[in-house]
Amino acid sequence: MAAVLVIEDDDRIRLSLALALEDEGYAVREAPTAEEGLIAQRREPADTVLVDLMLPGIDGFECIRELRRDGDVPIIAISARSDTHDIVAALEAGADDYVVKPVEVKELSARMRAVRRRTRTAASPVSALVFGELEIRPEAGEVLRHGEPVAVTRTEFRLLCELADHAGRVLSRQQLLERVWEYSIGDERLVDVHVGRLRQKIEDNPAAPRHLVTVRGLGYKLQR
Amino acid sequence: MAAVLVIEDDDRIRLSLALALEDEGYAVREAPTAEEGLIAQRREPADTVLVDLMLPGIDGFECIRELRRDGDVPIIAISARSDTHDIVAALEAGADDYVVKPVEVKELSARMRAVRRRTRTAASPVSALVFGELEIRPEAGEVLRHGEPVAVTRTEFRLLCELADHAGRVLSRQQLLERVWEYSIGDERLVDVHVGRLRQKIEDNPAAPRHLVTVRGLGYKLQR
DNA sequence: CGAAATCATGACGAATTCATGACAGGCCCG
DNA sequence: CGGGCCTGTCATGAATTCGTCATGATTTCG
Repeated sequence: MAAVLVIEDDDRIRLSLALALEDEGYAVREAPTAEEGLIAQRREPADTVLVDLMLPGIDGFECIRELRRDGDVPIIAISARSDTHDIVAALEAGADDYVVKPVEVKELSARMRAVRRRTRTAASPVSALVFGELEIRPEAGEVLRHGEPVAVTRTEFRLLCELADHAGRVLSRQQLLERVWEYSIGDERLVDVHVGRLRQKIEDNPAAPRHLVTVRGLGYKLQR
Repeated sequence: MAAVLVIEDDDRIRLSLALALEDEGYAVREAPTAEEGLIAQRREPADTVLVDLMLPGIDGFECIRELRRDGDVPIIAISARSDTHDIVAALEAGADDYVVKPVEVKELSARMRAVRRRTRTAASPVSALVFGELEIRPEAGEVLRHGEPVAVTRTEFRLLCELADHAGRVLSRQQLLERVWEYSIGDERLVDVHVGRLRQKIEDNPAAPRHLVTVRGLGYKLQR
């Protein structure tokens, strides 16, 4: 998952940006000042950095120059006004692009893609959740068992991911219905059916499951 | 030698720009209209394009969008007035930078270098993307299979690049529509059709694809 | 022990999801 | 202006998947 660092002092804007970007599928990190942003970026580089130009202390332009000195991470400046001077100065400082407040998330997202397309960050390998002989790769949409791909349907996959995201914890049928099916009401037996089908595919002995286990009276959980 | 394409309708300005740039060591091509500029650029791409915003027929903004659609050549807009609105619109259309008339050649030259440095450093780490017998060269705009060039259309190529950029990851039809077609809404079947056409060209057995695979219920992905 | 609650699972029709061929409009080129 | 390529839409059919139900097994608890 692509990580974004948002350096912006206005809490409301930073939070709303973070939420919107998370919806778009980014992992978001936040920093309210240039100093903290620079530290965060040095510690664990994000794939894209958004920098507000008006920051307390070290301002956005200087921040961009510093970031640029460290590496060539894509940088998008956020300008409070569509002021030519600011925009040019930001681009000259080393920003790759800019957006003007109020930020349209669709536009921002498009620009981030465009900028990243240009920089072509080396594709990081897809991450995997491992449960013994089971391997779940959410981004790849695939499940491996003993290293071999297992054919899983969409619903089963989502169910499995949901359980894997909360490894070791029990999820009630109600919770699963809400998160996987986006039902608020519905027949809880439905979950049973899909759990059963999933077991047929991922368990060595479906009748005595080792990973996808029933917690009687409560729900199901996935364990190692 | 770096080639520059100057798209500017005013003969005097175009000529004086051309002369000045030749003095700076550029190979200069000229076009008095957007239409001619686009054709010239498609036929033989320059390394940088200068576009006047006020053009007869297709205007500069639209011209920039078209250029941007074809590739990510560095584009510098030339604005008659230092009007914020024009400049912002030009940058939003996809220009990388802009200069205001009367054009200072020294400034222009500096901006061209800056813009090219940005795009080149960004683009250089790109090596060919290899997927088994498939080889995708985003820069060169070509696809090889068993070392032999494969004729793919622009849409197919962009689709393939988008998938290759996220090797191993599933991209939903929605994501592909947004990124390849720049639609926010649209018929998702469209993606299927192009995937099908692409398979005819790049897969040994299109009915049982090995690289461009369907992940039922989720989307498509490109794998090795 | 027996009844009630809880869970597993097979079957089946309905609905979804995909692949593919056909086709018309647009664009470019000769 | 005519032909060829590219693109997007549509329709069709095949294959898969989904949700429901019924039945039977298992566990809990009075």
